[in-house]
Amino acid sequence: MGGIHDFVSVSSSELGRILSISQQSASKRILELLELGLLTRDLGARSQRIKITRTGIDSLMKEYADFKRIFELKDQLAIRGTVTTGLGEGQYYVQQKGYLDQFEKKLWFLPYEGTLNLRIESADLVKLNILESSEGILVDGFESEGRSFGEVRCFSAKIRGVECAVIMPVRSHHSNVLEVISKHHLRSTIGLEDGDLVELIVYL
Amino acid sequence: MGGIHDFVSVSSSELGRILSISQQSASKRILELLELGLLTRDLGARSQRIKITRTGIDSLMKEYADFKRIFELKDQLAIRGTVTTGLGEGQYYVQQKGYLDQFEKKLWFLPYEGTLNLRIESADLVKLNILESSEGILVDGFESEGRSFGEVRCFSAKIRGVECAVIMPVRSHHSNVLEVISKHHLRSTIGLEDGDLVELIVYL
DNA sequence: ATTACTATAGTGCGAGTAA
DNA sequence: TTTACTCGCACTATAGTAA
Repeated sequence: MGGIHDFVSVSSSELGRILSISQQSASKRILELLELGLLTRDLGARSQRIKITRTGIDSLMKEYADFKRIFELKDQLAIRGTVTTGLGEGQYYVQQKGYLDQFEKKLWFLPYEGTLNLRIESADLVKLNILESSEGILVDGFESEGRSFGEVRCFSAKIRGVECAVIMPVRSHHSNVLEVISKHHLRSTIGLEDGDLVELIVYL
Repeated sequence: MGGIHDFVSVSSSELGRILSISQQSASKRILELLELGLLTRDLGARSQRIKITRTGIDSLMKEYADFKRIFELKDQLAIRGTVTTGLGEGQYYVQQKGYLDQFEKKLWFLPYEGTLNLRIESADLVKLNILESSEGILVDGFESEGRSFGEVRCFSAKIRGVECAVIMPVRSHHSNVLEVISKHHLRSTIGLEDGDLVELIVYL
């Protein structure tokens, strides 16, 4: 109704009719959203004016981003790289509960213990920039045991037909190595060894 | 999870974890959506595969279209026309309950009894094509008293700062007359008479 | 007219469990 | 392992009503 841009006059009974709920429920919903900090209100004697807060808009935009991903992202990118052994650091990060919970809800799978590192061919390095400038699926950072774990950007992907995901820290130096996680142990499932050249299909 | 494109394997407990509800509730939700015809399922002995139906996708797209309208459409179109008296037919259509209910939920107001007809200047006729090729806010058709009332496309608009909406039948001959509805009686509220030239701001 | 409290009716969730 | 039933409990919605 324009509540994103400015205060809008809506009585609770009006809102109830629009939402097909009672005046009482509409009133309560408004109070709940005020409580959560998603709405602000300018409550007059005979009318109220309501506006969505920045937090509220952010919350709506998050949902909008999901819809967008579902309906509009048909673009896929083929990136070629060779299997390498990393420092084993990826594994430590990826298995943090703070990330795991989000992986399950946003990527729809829990990653196998380790990560697969792919050293990207120089010809395809430019495609990494495309990934970095795409929104992807954002996994929030968190604090744990006094350390802080940063925000991570993910992309659904496939390697030789097997579902997986590329994960890249949102704030970090550029690298020519991509980290891939999957529900399966990719090295054994599709028989990969260091030095193998594979093509990764990334869904933007 | 890809259920728009094809069948996807998801157990009810998996779905429960992803949605932060129990296995039982997830199972129930799936059954409800099947009942409503929004999902199809391929139920095997040890696994089920789920896909969203055409109706389900349509339903999601409707919500997506709303989000799109909220966040992306800042385009507005100024169309100039002169106030004319129509056949009074618009009034009959606009006051049909089948339309009224939808106006309240989609345009957020109930129209005043009549409609205001604007004969569009020939210089602005091309802008009507823009409207016709824009999605707008779709109001479904319905049957009533043995007659059928067609689908109608609406656009939020303003005349001299007063909120209103343009309504145009989705399937009809081209016309150089636009019908405008508003919560207020526009002729008296902003003092309009036949022959007056007004500028209508239409929000795409 | 408003908004919103209280008490109650109604709906949804999930533990326990069967198939 | 699955899916999904029953049933008690908790949460949500609203009728009645006050301010």
